[in-house]
Order: sequence, then structure tokens, then C-alpha cells
Amino acid sequence: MTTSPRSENTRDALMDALYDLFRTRGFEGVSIGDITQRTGLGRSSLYHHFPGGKDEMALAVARSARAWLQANVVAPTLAEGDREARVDRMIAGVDQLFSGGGAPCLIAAMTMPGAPDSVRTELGSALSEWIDAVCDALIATGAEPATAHAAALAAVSRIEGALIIARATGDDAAFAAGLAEARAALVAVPITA
Amino acid sequence: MTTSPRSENTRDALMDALYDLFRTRGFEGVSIGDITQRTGLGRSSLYHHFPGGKDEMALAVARSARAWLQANVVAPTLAEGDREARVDRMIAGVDQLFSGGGAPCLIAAMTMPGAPDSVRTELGSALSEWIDAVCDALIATGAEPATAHAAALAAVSRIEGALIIARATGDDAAFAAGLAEARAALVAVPITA
DNA sequence: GTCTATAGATCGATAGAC
DNA sequence: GTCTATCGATCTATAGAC
Repeated sequence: MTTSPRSENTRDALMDALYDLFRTRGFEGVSIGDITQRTGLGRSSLYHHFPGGKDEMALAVARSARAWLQANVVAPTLAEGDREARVDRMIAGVDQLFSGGGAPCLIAAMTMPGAPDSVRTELGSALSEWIDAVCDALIATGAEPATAHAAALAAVSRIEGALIIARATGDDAAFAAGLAEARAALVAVPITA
Repeated sequence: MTTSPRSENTRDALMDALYDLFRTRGFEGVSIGDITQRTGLGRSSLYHHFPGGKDEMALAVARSARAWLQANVVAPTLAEGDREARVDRMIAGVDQLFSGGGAPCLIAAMTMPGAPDSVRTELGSALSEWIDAVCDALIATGAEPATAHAAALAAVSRIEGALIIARATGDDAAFAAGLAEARAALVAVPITA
């Protein structure tokens, strides 16, 4: 192989640090100096891994996050099972993603103006895929197609809003409440079949 | 008076520009150069109005926004009237605040790390006051105190989340849907009296 | 109150040795 | 792959004339 195991480890640790920085401070809130401090790597090391600079780092993080969401939220939502099982798997993935409300949302942080358009569209797609998966799962478990999309949109909105409020007010319980309410609302969507 | 009418106009126009910049780009996303370009004022003019620099500008905007929310959302929510009238006045204020979903939320933008703590606490208080007002209005119109807070938190979360999703996906209709749903949920909170 | 000019720090990005 | 050293641009903030 062309890359040593150590390179992979370095790259993985770098990606983790980048993800954590970008999700909490947004694109413009993270400087190259912040990344060197967090990772211990020098400037040139960072530009060796990401020749495209900060833009490429942010896009790599966005793509990684979209893939994670696909594997841990979207796929479990679309997998076999009844309504309750699907929703519970989705909620579990989301709870892990946001660390029980203590971690902010990359999508909310990096869709603000200032981030490269490629990053913003990537994250917009990730969010749409999440909503669509919930919608499809509702329909697959007997919901009326006309109301499924609104219910999916409401659930995801409720969760994203809870993250904003938890951060602004410092009330971590607000996220748990939002997650529980989103779950209950999805389970309660009427079955027409 | 110590200040001429023209000063007041300059100050007001400056505040409007600052509010618009900070709500869309966040604290770190706005540079002094951005403000000079937007307002046409030189650097020293800005520091004449705000000797404390960018931090003082952000705090002034946060306080102004809190006062606006108090006058146009909190007070109308707490004013006399039945449940539906109060909720409708609240929703109207919020719709105006966010320009029908086209304008981002200052609270979401400026409670991110990087903004001065004074700004973050000011906006956290503003958000809490909004939620508390909705809660009090629900109780005053016959809702169970034990469930009123959860319902108020849910409604505000739904609205804030809709703003995030509208921006990330580019779907402006998501905000209108969120606002309508929040209204319906508040009106539907059971009356126990 | 507004201007020009600029200080001092930090920004993203690059060069070249090892 | 990682380092030191540095470039040019931009940042916040200030000085001083008008």
C-alpha cells in the first residue's frame, strides 16, 4: 500500500480534530493556528494532507459527516422493521451524533455564510437525505404520503432547534426533551393502510 | 439636547447595518472593514460611536434585539386576550422578526463560540424570556403548569429549527410550515380549568 | 464626527531543508 | 511527512488632522 498505518492514524486523528473544531466554531471561527495547536502538527504538515488548504479541510469534514449520517442515521432508518424500531434506531444515531446535546451540529455551524459553497451544498444534501429517509420510513410503515414529509420535517426541525436552544440557554435537558418529543411525534403519525 | 437629529439618524442606520451583518454572518464573520463598506463610515467614525470596538457593537445589537423581542413578541404574548389572540400576536412578531424565514436568527448566529460572553448571555436571556412568556401565556389561558413549559419550549424549538433547515436546504417554505405548526400546537394545548 | 494613515497582531498559504 | 521561516493580505484598534 502507498500509505503506512501511521499515516492513516495521523489522518484519522486530524479528521477528528477538524470535525470537532468546525462543528463548534464554524468555518470562519477556525484558524490554521487553531488546528496546529490542537493537533500538534505544523502548518506544512496540514497543507501536505490538504493541499487545498482550509477549504479542502472543511469539505473533507463535510463529506465525512454526510457519510457518517448515511451509515448511522439514514440507513438504520430505512432498514427493515416496524415504525417504532426504525424511529428508535434513528433517534439513537442522532443522540450519538450530538453526544446527548453537548455537541453542536456541523450543518448548523457550517452552512453559515463564509463557508465555501461546496461545503454548504454538501451539508444541505446531507440534511435533505436525513429528512427524506424519515419521510420514506413513515410512508413504508403506513403513513399517508401527503403528511409524511411534513412530519419528517417537523421532527428534524424540533431536534435542530433543541440544539440551538440548549446552547443558547445552557440547558442541556432541552435537547433530551426535543429528541424524546420528536420520537413520540413520529411514532404517533397515523397509519392509513 | 446633546445630540443632533442627524446623529440619531446616523446611529440608527449604523445599528440597522450592524444588526443585519451580525445576524447573517455571526460575530467572527463580520469585520470592521465589512461595516465600513456597508455604512460608508470610516474606521474612526465607528470607534467614535463604539469606543469599545467590535465587542461593544455586538453587545449593543444584542441589547437592541432583546428589547425588540420584549416589545414585539414577549409583551404581545403576555397582553390581555384569549389563547388564540395571544399566540397569533406572538407568531406575527416572530414572522416579522425573521422576515418570513428569509432572515437568520441573531441568537443562533451570535451564541456561537467566538462572540463575547456578555453577548452570549444577553441573547441567552432574550431567548429564555421568549420561552417563559409563551409558558406564562399558556398557563394564563388554562394550560396545566406542568406541561406548559414543555409546550413553550417545543414551539420555540420548532421555529428555531425551521430557520436552520430553511437556510441549509434553501427551502424557504420550511419556515412558514414551522411557524404554522408551532401556532397550531400552542393553540391545541389542553385546558384544564 | 469624520477623515487618512498606520501600528501591531493574526490570517491563510508557501518555500525549502531534513 | 514534518519542520522552521516567512510572505502578503487582512484583522482590530489607534493617532492625529480637520
